[in-house]
Amino acid sequence: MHCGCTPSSYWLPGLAFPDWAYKAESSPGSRQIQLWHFILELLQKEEFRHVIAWQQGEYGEFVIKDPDEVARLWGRHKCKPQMNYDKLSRALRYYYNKRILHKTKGKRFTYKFNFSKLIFVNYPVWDVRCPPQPVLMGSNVCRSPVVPPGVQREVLQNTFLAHKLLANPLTCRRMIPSLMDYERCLEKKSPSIGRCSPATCLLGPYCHFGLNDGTLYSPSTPTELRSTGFSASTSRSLCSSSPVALQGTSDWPLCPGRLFHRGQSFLSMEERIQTLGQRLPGGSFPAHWLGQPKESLTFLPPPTEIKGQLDICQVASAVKPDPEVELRSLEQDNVFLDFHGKNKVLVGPHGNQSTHSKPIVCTHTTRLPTVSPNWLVKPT
DNA sequence: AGCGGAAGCG
DNA sequence: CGCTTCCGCT
Repeated sequence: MHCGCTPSSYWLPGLAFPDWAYKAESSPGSRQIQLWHFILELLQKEEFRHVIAWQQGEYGEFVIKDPDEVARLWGRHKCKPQMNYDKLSRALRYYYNKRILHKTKGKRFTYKFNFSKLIFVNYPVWDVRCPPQPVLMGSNVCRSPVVPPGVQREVLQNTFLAHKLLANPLTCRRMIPSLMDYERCLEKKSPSIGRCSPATCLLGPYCHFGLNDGTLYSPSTPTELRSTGFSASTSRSLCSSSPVALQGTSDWPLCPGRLFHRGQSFLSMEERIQTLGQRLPGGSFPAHWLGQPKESLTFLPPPTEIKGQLDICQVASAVKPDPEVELRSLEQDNVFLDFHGKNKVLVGPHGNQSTHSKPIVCTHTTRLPTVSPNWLVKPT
């Protein structure tokens, strides 16, 4: 039905897009890939790197290097031999209003995915009935080609995990045996998940979970991963279904769901989201609460959709230096800038623990716009 | 190159 | 509904 030219599997294990992303067809079970899927698929594949590729360093941005070829491929897929870039680009332009894509102005053939739209919407974090994905970090970091550089770890982790887990918790348990222990922990309503026995936990020493606004990169995190803003855990988890047991360190104890660094506890992602979700109408939240403001603000709802008065929300967030700053700072007396880049902070593995080693945890009161309950909706 | 209206198709 | 086709405009 696809001219015999459609790749049969377009997603790696563990990565799937939600049902609405596939067009329901008359014949049950058959699903038609949509254009943005197709684009993502091409972007995922090494062999099309010369045709279409992620824009280095730009979150969700990609460049169509060979428009004619992309159009040809799409046309082949859709059995539309007359397809060309003019028509394909019209289809892409229809994505603007749906906020699936937008155009990068001034850059030829360059578009940008709105990943918070594509992914978050369908897997709100508070629907994740399983704990955060344990970090499976090893020396052999397997990077998934499907993931664009700069996509927030939480988006990915929650997406992958939520999909898998909501679909089939057993899969999850097979993947991550320690979740059984975690669940038992939850059933007992343990006040502190962090008190789970380290022996039963897989959370590695380099946990990246839930700290998008203050990612805790270990000094040994490869530079390439820092620069992409992409954790080894996520990439690894996409490629391997066998958990890797890791040992904790004194700096990074093994604790699922909660991150400690040198005794300092961080608010987990889930906790933060729950707090926010309860306080925002429709259970939604501004994307920038989940990511680095600069990036995510792009995808905030248009002003017309923000209405009503302001609400007040208290959020405690872990603040850590920018990883690049951290990297540099490690070579310079462990001086960091805080998340806002304003204050210099002394911190680091080699610093004096009593004065230098605490990550900053700040609680700030912020006014949030009251948003329309349906601004986070799937494309129509 | 890029945009978006209009009409049509399955 | 998600494009495809066509096209005038910038």
